[in-house]
Amino acid sequence: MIIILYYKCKAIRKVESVRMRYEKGRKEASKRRIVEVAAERFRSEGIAASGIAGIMSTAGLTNGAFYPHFGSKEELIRESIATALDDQIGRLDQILATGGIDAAIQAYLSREHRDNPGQGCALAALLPDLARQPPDTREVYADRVRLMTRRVSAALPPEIRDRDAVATSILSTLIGALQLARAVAGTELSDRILASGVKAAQEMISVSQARTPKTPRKRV
Amino acid sequence: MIIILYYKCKAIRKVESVRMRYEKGRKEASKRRIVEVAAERFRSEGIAASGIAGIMSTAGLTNGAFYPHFGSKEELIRESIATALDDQIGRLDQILATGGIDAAIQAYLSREHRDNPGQGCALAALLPDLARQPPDTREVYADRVRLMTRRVSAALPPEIRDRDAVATSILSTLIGALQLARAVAGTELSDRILASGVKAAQEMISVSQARTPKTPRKRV
DNA sequence: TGTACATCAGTGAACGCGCGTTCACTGATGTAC
DNA sequence: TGTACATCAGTGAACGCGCGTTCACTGATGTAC
Repeated sequence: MIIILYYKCKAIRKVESVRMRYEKGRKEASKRRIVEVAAERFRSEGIAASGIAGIMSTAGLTNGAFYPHFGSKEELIRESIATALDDQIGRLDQILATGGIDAAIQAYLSREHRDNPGQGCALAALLPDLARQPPDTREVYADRVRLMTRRVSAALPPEIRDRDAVATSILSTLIGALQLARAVAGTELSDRILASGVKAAQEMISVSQARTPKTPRKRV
Repeated sequence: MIIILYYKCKAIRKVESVRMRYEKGRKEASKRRIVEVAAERFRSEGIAASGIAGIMSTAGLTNGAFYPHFGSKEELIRESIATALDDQIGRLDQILATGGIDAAIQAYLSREHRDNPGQGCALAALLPDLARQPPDTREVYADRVRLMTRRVSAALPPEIRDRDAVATSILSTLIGALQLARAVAGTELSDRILASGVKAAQEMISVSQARTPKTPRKRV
């Protein structure tokens, strides 16, 4: 019995040693770096315009080192979109916790967000491109869209009856306004688009809030 | 004098004949066909994913025939975006004239529009891509964005005070909702996004309308 | 402790491919006389 | 009317280039003994 355990132990140690030649976590760190660079480049330059060689060299590696980490460009797209959206949801949680929905709206439609698509919302930067991706990729961000909607919904005043619908409309307005503002960036119109978007999103909340207690059973 | 006129006449006829060897309008018809195919393909597949050879062959021509018509792909992009948006503005005018702003909102966020990006709004299909184009191209669609806003603004009830801002918010909401609905197309969520977008856009109007006469001077 | 060995993240050249663009050529047409 | 000629939209092969991907190799490291 003891002998068997001894050998089993040895075998396990052997397997571990087989898996770890370079310092622990090195491969993971490289992969994280690649995903980070890709997530930024996809958002600022577009997916099709971002080549693997360029992403790898910005990550401090050569193009050949890509394939030990990812099976294909599509896999990188999937992982970096997921990471970008997860990070965004994390930041959203934080801002909702400290400043509520109003702070989130203003941060989303800020000039800073408009002028830095590479660090910003992947949906605003890539939605039409995403809609053209294969099913695997579409599932990855569709899940995150649902998550974001739920977070916004939960942050709305509890008096509002159909909070999911209001949350969805707010998301639509924010994404549309940010894209329009970016599309005409550099003009005075751009700032006005941001401002009217903020106002519209805020009113969606105050209007639903004001209406609900007065006509609690109205169904049209 | 008469002699001079005679020769001038001849010269003009000569210039005309120099310019027209094939049947009149043939070149223009080809060009229109190329622009039409490109406008559809850009919207459904994306700009970067649409190659010139493919566009030309769908238009019934070979790739070499592209350059008598356009100086570069960028020129085609500019012309086809302009054409697509001008067509859209024409259809918008028509629908506003017959059904008003409400009909326009419902047509924009219809399932048919969602499921046919190739024939639909070029802004919803391409905004992030457009924002990355060179200045010449950006001017082309920025002008159209202004035009569309003005059309929507003019179709709003005259009681509304800041009609331009409301029109801008409506556009943002419509574009964002259509993109989100397309991104999650095939799910039940997609239909709900369209519905909540319609409702939100309609409420932007009714709310602004209701508020304006009651508190005509309120400024916050 | 020193040496031989195994591992594997990363290198960098090469693959086939489709891109935007160029160019010598074709052939349908209109004009000249 | 018939023939020679000029025009030019369109053909189709070729250009250089960068793409995603493959692969034989390198060299820094950990293990065995």
